[in-house]
Amino acid sequence: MRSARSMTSLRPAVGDKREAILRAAIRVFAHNGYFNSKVADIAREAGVADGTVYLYFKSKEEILHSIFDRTVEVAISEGRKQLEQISDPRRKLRRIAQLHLERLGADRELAVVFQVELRGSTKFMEEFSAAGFAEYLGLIRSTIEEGQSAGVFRRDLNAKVAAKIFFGALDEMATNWILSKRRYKLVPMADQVLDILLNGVSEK
Amino acid sequence: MRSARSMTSLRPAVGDKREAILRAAIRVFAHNGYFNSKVADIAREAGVADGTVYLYFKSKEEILHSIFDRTVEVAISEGRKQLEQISDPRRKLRRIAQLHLERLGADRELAVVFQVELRGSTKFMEEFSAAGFAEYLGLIRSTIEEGQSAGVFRRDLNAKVAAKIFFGALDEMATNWILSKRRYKLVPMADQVLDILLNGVSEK
Amino acid sequence: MRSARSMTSLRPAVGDKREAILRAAIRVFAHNGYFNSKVADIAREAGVADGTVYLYFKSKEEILHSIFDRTVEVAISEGRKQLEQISDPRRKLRRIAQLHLERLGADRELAVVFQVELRGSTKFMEEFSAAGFAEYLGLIRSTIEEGQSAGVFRRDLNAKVAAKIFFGALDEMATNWILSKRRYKLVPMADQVLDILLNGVSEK
Amino acid sequence: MRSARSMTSLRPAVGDKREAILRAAIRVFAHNGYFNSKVADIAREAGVADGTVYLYFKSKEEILHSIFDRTVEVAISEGRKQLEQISDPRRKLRRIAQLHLERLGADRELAVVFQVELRGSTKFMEEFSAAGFAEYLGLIRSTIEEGQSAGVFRRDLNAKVAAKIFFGALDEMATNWILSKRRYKLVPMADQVLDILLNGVSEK
DNA sequence: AATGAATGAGCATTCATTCAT
DNA sequence: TATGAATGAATGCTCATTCAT
Repeated sequence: MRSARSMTSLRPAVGDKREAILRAAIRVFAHNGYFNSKVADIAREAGVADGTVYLYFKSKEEILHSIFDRTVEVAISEGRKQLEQISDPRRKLRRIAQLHLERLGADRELAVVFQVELRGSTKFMEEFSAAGFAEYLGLIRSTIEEGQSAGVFRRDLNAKVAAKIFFGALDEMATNWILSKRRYKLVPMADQVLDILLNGVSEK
Repeated sequence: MRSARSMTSLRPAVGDKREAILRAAIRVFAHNGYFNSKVADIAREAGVADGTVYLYFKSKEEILHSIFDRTVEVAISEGRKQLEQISDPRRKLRRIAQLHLERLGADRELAVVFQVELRGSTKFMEEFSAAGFAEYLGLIRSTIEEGQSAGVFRRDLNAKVAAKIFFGALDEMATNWILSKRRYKLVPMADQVLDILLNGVSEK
Repeated sequence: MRSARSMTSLRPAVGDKREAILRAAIRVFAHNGYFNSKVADIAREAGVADGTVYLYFKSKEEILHSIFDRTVEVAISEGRKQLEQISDPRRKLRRIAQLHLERLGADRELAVVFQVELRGSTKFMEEFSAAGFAEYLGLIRSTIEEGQSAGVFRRDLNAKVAAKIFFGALDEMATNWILSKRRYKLVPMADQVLDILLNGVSEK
Repeated sequence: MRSARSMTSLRPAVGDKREAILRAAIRVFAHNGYFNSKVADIAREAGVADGTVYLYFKSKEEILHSIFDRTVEVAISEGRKQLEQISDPRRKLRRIAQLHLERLGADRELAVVFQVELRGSTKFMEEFSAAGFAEYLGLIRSTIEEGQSAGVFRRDLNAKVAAKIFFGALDEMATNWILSKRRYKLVPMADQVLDILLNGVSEK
């Protein structure tokens, strides 16, 4: 594919530049923080001129939004696809946790942007909350409700609260991971989270 | 006038001005976000001149740090004191959750600063992590270990991971609360978190 | 299609595109002002690509110059032609005034560019002064001198000053007209200007 | 108090800095044109820091407005005062012309700003027209009407048009003067303008 | 001739911080 | 202690111009 393109044209494919800017922004935001990152830094990292950034994005803020939107969109659609093939709600929950941590664990810079940079503004958080996040939380919640209907999860629980707890736990795993000076695998945490969520910490 | 003031003790006590600036900063940060808040805004809100802020704080950033430091310090010492009077690890955990949510639930502006503004910079998060947060997490962790020793909590669990999950769950409750358009009581969530954490979601 | 166009002469004549750009520029400058107008605006208005503008003009400034040059050139040659057919210097002056106001009155956008946009830079004004304007003023001046020789105009007057006053009066009529919120005919002002210029305001 | 301060302090009097910025702006605008002038240029010329400009003016545009406002205001009040002491409408008109040209002739840089820089934007011209300019024109107009009532000026003339012609003539004198490479006295032109305006160019 | 994506120099404005009073 | 006028570094964004196609 790559070679095919090279053979017929040196012109980058449409979207390549937008993609490059997005990747550059993730890297730059991850290292300097959103507010301390200059658009010029992103441009340099992407190998384009400052002005070129504005051919693809309306503003610096829109770049941040685009990072979020694109990632969440992919995560949700990918998540749904995988969940379709699983029937046991417990295994579904485990798959959600794994995908969540796999995705962030595979791209530390993206993880930093998600766990830190995207959290620093109420304005963004509110949109964040309103948009993709609500849908993501809904995915977890309906899986839990499914489990309640199926009789594998306790029916006396508020599914929404349980979903928040589940998300909060995963989120904290991710945040701890990127802030930790130690380097460890993030994905294995999924099982531990699941174990506690499903069974609790109390000795029977 | 001046002497009259001193005589009747209307003169602000030492530290009152520092306190006023801190309260003003919390309010201003909560409403505009840290990066969009101007030192001049804080000064006006506190009823002092711009320059006066710098008699009490070295920089704008130090104000943010001070907010964090003071709050965490109080929270931890207060937490320890309360926990001393409880012996059951399960009740201890519940008390931690209640205190956590009470504190944030009682001061929405402080909560916004804690849940949103303090999260927006890796640099700060790292210090955050290093300093008080580690101690706070340690408090939770040792309570869990205590429970493991006492045989009320499962010994096959990693106490540190369990502590993170517990914190993550509480943190998510708080964040959701401040971002939610609906107005509800935050403290009651403590019991639900505890129930799930202790007993899990699985039907026995 | 291409050939069809060539065959039926729908192909734009040489210069048509240049003309289109010039018209577009007049419109755009008139509405947004020279400095606030973007070359891209002109291109869009003219229905050509941004780059195409530079096939016909060296720079944005040259477009402004060209508007001026072309208009003044036409005005002067047309003026000369008409004046040749008139012998009475008083009627010549009247014709100049009429042509001046007719031209501007017939094209409000061009008038805006002439009365406002072209005035905003000393640099341009100097060239303006040096080039066509001097010639235009010379036309008025020699008509006045003609009248002095013929004995119909006072010989004690400085013809150059009189010419400036005449031009200044017409110019002010035009400027007032484009700035006025009221809509009225510009051409009739010519007679009033002439009356005062020729006879003065003093009661005899 | 004032003298006490001067004696004991090098601190510039209040308003001095604003004044310095205004003078600097006139100079800078006159030399580079409004759009080509940088705020930094003005600040340097005024001997203050860039930011200081914004303590006295909201924007670069407001500086231009202030130059206009202040000058017109002074011109009008000064004009009125002088006219009160003259009864003959013809001498009043002459005084207006003299003051007009004296003011601009005494400050070439201010004249450049007035005759060129202030003309370059419809937006400004409209406000210009609406505000002080209308009042100035009204001053001329009422003087002419006065003359008509007194029987010294022709009653068949439209006083408003005559006022515009008068202003246009003076305006052109000023513009020509600043654009001319030759150096000559501007004030003497007042008499020539008056002569033609009052008596016309026609031989009796 | 025509296109329009890419360039990058240029600039008004903001605001944390200082310091003379 | 307190003030607030002054500072000046810092930067997101625009847009005239170029040039590969």
